Amino acid sequence: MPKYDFKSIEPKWQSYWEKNKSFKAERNSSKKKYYLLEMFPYPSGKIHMGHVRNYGIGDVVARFMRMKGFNVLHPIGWDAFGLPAENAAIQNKKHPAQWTEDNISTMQTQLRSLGLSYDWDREIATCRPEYYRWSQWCFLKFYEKGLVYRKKSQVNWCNACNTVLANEQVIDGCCWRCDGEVEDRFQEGWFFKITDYADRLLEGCKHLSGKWPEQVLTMQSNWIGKSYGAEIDFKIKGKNETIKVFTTRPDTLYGATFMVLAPEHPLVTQLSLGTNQEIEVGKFVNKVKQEDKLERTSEKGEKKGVFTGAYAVNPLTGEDISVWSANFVLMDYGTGAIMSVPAHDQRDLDFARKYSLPIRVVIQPKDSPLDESNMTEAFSTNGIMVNSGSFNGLASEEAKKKVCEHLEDIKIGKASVNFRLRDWGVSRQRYWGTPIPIVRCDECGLVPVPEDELPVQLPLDVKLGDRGQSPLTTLAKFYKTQCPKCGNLARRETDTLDTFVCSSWYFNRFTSAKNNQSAFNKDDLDYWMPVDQYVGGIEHAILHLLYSRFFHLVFKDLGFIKSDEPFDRLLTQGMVIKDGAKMSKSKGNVIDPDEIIQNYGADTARLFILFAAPPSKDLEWSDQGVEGCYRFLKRVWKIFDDFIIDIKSAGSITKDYKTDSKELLELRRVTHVTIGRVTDDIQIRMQFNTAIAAIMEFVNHLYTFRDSWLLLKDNDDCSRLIVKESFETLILLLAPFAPHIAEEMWSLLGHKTSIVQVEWPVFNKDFTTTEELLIVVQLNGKVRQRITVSASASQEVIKSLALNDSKIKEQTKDREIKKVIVVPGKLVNIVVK
RNA sequence: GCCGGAGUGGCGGAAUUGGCAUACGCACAGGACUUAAAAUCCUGCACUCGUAAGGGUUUGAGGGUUCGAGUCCCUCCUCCGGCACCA
Repeated sequence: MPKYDFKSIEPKWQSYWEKNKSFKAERNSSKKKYYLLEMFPYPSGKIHMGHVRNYGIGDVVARFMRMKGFNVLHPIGWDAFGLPAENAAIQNKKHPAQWTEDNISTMQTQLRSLGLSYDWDREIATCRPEYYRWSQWCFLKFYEKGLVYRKKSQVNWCNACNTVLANEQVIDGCCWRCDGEVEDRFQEGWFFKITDYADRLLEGCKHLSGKWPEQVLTMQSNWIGKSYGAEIDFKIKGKNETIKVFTTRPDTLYGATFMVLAPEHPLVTQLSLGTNQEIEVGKFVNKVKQEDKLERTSEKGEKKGVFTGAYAVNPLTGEDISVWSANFVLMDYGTGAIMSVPAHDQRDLDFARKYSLPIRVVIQPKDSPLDESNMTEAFSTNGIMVNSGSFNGLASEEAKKKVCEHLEDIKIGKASVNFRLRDWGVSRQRYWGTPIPIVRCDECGLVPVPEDELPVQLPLDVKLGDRGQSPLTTLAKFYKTQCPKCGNLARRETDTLDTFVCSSWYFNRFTSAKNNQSAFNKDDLDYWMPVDQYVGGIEHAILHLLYSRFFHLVFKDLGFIKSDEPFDRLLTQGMVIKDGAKMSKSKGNVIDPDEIIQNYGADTARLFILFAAPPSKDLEWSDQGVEGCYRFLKRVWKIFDDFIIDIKSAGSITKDYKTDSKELLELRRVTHVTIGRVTDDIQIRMQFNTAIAAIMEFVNHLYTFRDSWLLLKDNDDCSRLIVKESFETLILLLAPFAPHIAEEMWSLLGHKTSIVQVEWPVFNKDFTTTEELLIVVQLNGKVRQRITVSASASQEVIKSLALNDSKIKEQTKDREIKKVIVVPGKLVNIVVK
């Protein structure tokens, strides 16, 4: 037999799978489905190691579940709209569509060369009209449901990208994609009402616990940011206005000794008009406007404020309290106004000290009473109410509810919840995206494009501005249109949709990818959805995963879909690291997957990336580690070669084959122990590194076995059957990880069908038991001896064997035995004094 | 500050239910084969005392529960991630 030649084996099986459509998925209600999905790639140019890891992990599960008898859907597509295509186009004078399609074809070839088991017939690309037509349709459905609106608001503007960003796309004040600084702009745009779903999205997090990584659920919960409290109206003295505040501490209302408004709050200027503070306030507001947003919102920033000249009335004490404006109050959280309780909030205390404002304690801790005159730290935990009228003596936790009830009775406030989550801005001022299917008519206003006129085609014969300005705004052929309602001349919307809209529903499209009648077919959705296992990077913990969950809930409300969540289980894989940093072109620490495939083969590449670390942890690249995996596959090939003649001469496996040979019994035991370990590791634990380690141990055992096999005299049919079973098991266990070598060995054994649908080995517990057991003997919990006992020995027998062991006798002879614990099948612990 | 995750040999990591800590791999050292090298195979490899047999110590630190703790509980430290002048 020739040596292990991956260069001929791998392409051979890849074309076999393709020709035979080995991974084609079809709806079949008599078979249990399994939908495995990895986050679809952006066609950026070439595959990188992160992709290999992402798709390698997914492919193990897909191949395993197929062998387990499931009807597996494992599709692939391209998240193909987006800025890099435009930027590359400007640099290379190549059209974004051309650039994108070229990259797709390069990356398709690369994915194929990895031997990934995709149903290529379902391939999609979000930039093609047959896909974005349905993205537009989704937009219209949202619009009908009242979940889409336009507003003029403060938006995040990335100068480098020349477009607006959603809040979720701003990371530490910078653009998520280009890292450029983000500035505020006041601009009109389209929004999705994701805030309507804040509660359900948060509630869903609870149900996903245990199925999604806690880290992701925490991040989403933090992002949604629900807080419980009250809304309270404060009357302005001498005017007909009220200021509404949100507070999480209604119990401290008696201690509210002043109020603070955000500088952007419309009442600030209004209140100061005509007072002697008017000029000061104007100066202050202008100054804050000019301040850098990052600096202003950082905790280190100095707390600065100005008195507005107005007073409000504390609704419970009836006292006049001064109204201020300060830089630390934010317009876009709560109501943009706060009541200040300096005794029980650190910022308020700092502010009160700085501007000599009154402080009143209304909650006392149990032990050491607070003194307003010298407190430096606000008391912000629970205690007993004081100085609070009829609420005195109540526990503050309890008082929260009571105060809210009281406020409601006197109609100046109510219990309320507040979210940090803002609506999702989906307008982008760029070209390479899904056109928003809306027409603006002078007569009729905003008019949605009728469904039967979709898609609104993105024109391809355009010239891009050199700073990325969208050509759509000046392309009359595009924007000039007729109003669908009145037929008059009208203007098309020239903003495009955020690419995250395209990726928020693509997993539904995969269930009937080629359907040109509708976005998705109900029977297909009902059968395939939800995705059983989703695999992708943690960088989408908030963005893509939150948006997709939102879309799914809307689809549910629209009656399209039954499930509450799109992704039942989520696995977030770690990054691929080299020399301590994430692989990236700028750091120059990139390993090209093609090179690894060229030198070692796809099987080695896959094996290494699955073996080097558990899937969710970061993985440190190691050239020597790759060598090690290659060495392992060569060892597999070699031992297989050593046995192939014996295996092929064995008959077919029957149920009742027996042997008395110790070595063969041990071989069969190791075989079945390995089946158990590998099955659990893939199916339950998703821990592929230990699955591979178990297979390596199995192979090491086969090498040990080989020595005794050569000496074994009774090399009969039954013996060969056991050997055959072991090797066939090895091949099948290896198949999800290293599919090419597995197919090759499988066919060398004479099998005529591909390994793809062969049944996964069945674990038989009876074969894993032995006649003798190794029992550890401990003295006071420390291992002192190991003894072998018969598997059928009673606890009493084991105990006496342990106590009568010569070494144990020696060590216990002068000591009093206080207790003996026998753990069946494991150990004996002798407690001595 | 709040929330989440983690801390085990020289390195990546294992220990699934409280029961032999360090599986598997890498690196390293010695040996076999070879004119030589590569490849391959064999042996060793947590630390420490010891020629050895054997002993002692060790899972970030310190306590606790238990016959027995990497695993459970308490206090603390460090690192990673998220949120945060969030009212």
